[in-house]
Amino acid sequence: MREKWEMKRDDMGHRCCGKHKVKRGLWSPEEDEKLLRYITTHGHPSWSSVPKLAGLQRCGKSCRLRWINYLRPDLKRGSINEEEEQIIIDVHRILGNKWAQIAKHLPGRTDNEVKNFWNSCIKKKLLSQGLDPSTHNLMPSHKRSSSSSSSNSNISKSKKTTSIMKNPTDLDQTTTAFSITNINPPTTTKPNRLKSPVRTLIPSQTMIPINDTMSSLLDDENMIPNWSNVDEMAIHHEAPMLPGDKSVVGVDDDDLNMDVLFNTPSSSAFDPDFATIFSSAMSIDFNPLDDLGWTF
DNA sequence: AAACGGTGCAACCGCCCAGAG
DNA sequence: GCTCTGGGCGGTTGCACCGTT
Repeated sequence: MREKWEMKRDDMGHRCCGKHKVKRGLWSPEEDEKLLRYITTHGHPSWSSVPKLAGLQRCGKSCRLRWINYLRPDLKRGSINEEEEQIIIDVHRILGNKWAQIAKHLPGRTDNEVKNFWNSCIKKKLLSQGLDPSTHNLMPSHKRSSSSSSSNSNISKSKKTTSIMKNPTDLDQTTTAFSITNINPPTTTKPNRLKSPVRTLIPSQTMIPINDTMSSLLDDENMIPNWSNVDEMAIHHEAPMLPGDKSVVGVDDDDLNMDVLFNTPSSSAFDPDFATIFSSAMSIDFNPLDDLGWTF
C-alpha cells in the first residue's frame, strides 16, 4: 500500500529539486540514520547540499523538514498535555495561525505538531463550544443562546473575573473575553483515538538513539528554540490598551473581537504587557502566559 | 470477520521573503 | 533595481490506524 503511494508520487518528480530524481514519501530508518549522522557531525550550512553530502536521494527541503519535525533530539515525544494545549490556545488567540511562533512557546514541539493538534483537536473543541476557531469569539448563532442560558458556566465565571477588571461596567465584554479563554472542560478531553503502540514501530517513527557525542555536536540553533528572541510579538507599542478602554473596545457587543481588543486588523501589532494583563484578567484559575514568564 | 468511516499525523506543496550577485 | 537561490512557513494531502457497525 505504502509502496504504491510512494511510486505514484515518485512519478511526479520534484519541483523544488529540478531534474533530480528524489525519493519521496515516508523516511526509512536508514535514511533517518544517514541524515542524523550527517547533521550531528557537520551541521547544515546549506540544506540543499545536505542530501548529496549525506548520501540521500531526497531534496533539501525534505531533509530539513525531517530533521525539524522528527529527528531533532530535543523534540518532546508523546501527546500534547493540557497545559500545552492551553498555551496553544492562548498564543493562537493573539497570533492566529502563526504555528511556528506558537511552537516557540512550547519547547520540544514543532510547528507541524502544533498545527496538526489545532486542526484535529482544539478546533473541534472550540467549535463544539460555539467559538469561532479563527477569532476565539462566540459565533453569532451561539451568542443569543449563551446569553439566555442559565447553565452557561462561562458567564458565572466571568462575574468572578469582573472583580479584577479595571472597569466594572465592562461586564459584557468581560463575559465574552473570559469565555474564549476557559474552553477546557473540567474533565480531560482526549483525542478520540488512542495512540497505537504499533504506530510507534513503523519505520518512519523508529527512534534513533542519540548518544552524548552526537548531542554535543549539536548547536543551540539546531536543538533549542531561542527564547531570548521569541518572536516579533513585541512590535509596535501604540497607546496602552486596556479591556475597559472604550476607545479601543467596541461598545457594541457584536464589535467585540480579539482583533479589536488588540487594536489591529491582523493581530500583528500587539502590546506584550497588555497581553499578560489581559490574560490575567481573563483567567483566574490558570494562566499559562504568566507561567511562561513571557519576555518580550 | 470484514467493511466502512473517522481521525491523526508525516510529508509535501506552494508561496513569500531575505540575501547574494 | 533585477534576478536567482535557499530557507521558512502555513496550508493541504493522503496513508495508516482505530472504532464502530
